[in-house]
Amino acid sequence: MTSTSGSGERILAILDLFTADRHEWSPDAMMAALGYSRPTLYRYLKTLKSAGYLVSAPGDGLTLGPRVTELDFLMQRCDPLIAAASPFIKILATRYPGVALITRWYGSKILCIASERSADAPVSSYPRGQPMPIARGAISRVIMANLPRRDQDRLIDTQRDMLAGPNTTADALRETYRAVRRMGYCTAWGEGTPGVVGVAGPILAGERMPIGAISITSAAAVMNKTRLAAIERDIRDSAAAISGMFCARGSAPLRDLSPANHTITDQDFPATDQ
Amino acid sequence: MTSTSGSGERILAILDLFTADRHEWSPDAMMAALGYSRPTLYRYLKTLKSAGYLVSAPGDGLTLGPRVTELDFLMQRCDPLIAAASPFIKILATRYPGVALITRWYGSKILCIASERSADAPVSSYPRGQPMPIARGAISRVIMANLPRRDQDRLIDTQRDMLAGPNTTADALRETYRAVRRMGYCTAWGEGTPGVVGVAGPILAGERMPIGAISITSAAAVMNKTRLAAIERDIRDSAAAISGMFCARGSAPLRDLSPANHTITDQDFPATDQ
DNA sequence: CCGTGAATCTCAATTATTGGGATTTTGATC
DNA sequence: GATCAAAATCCCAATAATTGAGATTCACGG
Repeated sequence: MTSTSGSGERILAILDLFTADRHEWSPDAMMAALGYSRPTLYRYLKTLKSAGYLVSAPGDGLTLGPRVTELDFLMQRCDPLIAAASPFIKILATRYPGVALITRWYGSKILCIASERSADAPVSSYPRGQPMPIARGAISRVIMANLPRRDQDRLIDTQRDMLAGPNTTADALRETYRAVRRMGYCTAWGEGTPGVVGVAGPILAGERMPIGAISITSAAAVMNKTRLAAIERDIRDSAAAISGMFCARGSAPLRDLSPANHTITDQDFPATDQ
Repeated sequence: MTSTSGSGERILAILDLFTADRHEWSPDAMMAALGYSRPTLYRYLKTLKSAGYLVSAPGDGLTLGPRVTELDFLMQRCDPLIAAASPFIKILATRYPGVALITRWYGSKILCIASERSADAPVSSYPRGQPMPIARGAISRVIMANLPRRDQDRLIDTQRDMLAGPNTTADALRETYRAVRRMGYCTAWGEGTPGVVGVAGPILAGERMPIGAISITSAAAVMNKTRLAAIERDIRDSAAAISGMFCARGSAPLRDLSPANHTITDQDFPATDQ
């Protein structure tokens, strides 16, 4: 953290100005916000504009530019996490009613990277790119549970009221996380959205190195014990299999998710939705 | 072009390494490709990784990271071009069979920014982010036609065989462009994809400042004279209306595209597809 | 035509960046 | 656990590149 590439960070800081609340900035506002001198700022802007990261907006403002879109498109087709996990959420969405997500853990946030909706899923929309805070919920918990102690404690300290209700002690939280980590998955009933049950499994790039999660969210109304157990097993196995692709030493010997290994069919479940 | 913010450009150059052909780079390969010293490269990488623009891939490589996705998501909800043009492609897709696109002109490329598919459109997929070279086609032509002479000539020079068949002279091209510019739209039969007809209109941020295009692509089989004329008028009017939002001085007094102004209904057209 | 504000240029001072080489960290193997 | 090679980081002096005040030019609208 001692070494810096200051100038580069100062340029990237310009992009950080753009948020959901403020998506258009004038050069003067930037100068005020960042404290750069006028020539310097304009130099930076020239760089960013000519590379396509920024474009002029109708007024005298600037907005994010097409290079961002281009890079994301590229990434979508190359992200190893998508490549590894995408077949799994496809299967999950086929097999169970609901929305299956791949999420990435990044900068104390959770970001939806890809989603797959089963035919009979309600129109819950979690589009690619949607960020979510580490609020409660299954995804949050499998990430938290697998974080190194240091990071876990820091987040418990700073985000306690986000992570749990007022009557949950830090130690109780830690205990929960320990259990989740052992289980290899986590189920949450109606924490994110009421009436919804989510199951998530951690994607690890190594012991205590969660990089994301695979999850499925269903209406609580269509859930029952048998189905939930099947989902939990599938999520756990999927998560472990995907993790295996990220930490060379195949973390655990696990059943794969190919249909042949499961006798579950729609027949096994009671009538579901609508 | 004299002033540079070298260090910033050197950092952004790292992101330029990632292309459709090569989406994973090791630090050593980067050093070789860019000629940076090891400590410098690692400093840059640290910056990019900690900002989320890059992440470690399974091996010892790096790939684009989630910050890219986050920014694109942001942009999608904020891009003034999308905001301005999105209602128009929605209407177009409702009114005519086919795929309506908003594209941006950027760095001698055309980038799809948003698309809308009519219910009866064939499964032509032009997803957000898809880049296309300035090949032939209606979009290409409305952009080229509205470029400043300097840029137009440069592209004609460098991309002649992309832009036209071998038997078309540069002057003939220029003449075509002049006509397209006057018309305010362009129609192309089966140039991009055979059996398909495209109509495009330029989106201008000022005289000779094209920033993108609005277009619709339909199967030639469902096209006829009356319908085409209606599409062309709608495209031209839409393009002009959108342009009006980008160059303050409302470029032209034009009919808007609200349904009330058109007597066209599906009844006006012969039966189309199935 | 001129005036206003935005964008760019000039250029010397100085600061922040650079890179060779040493050092530490990582993570694989025995 | 100990050992080893490769990867990543640190140190620090030299230097080249970045910075910003002020002047200048450009873009536009009245």
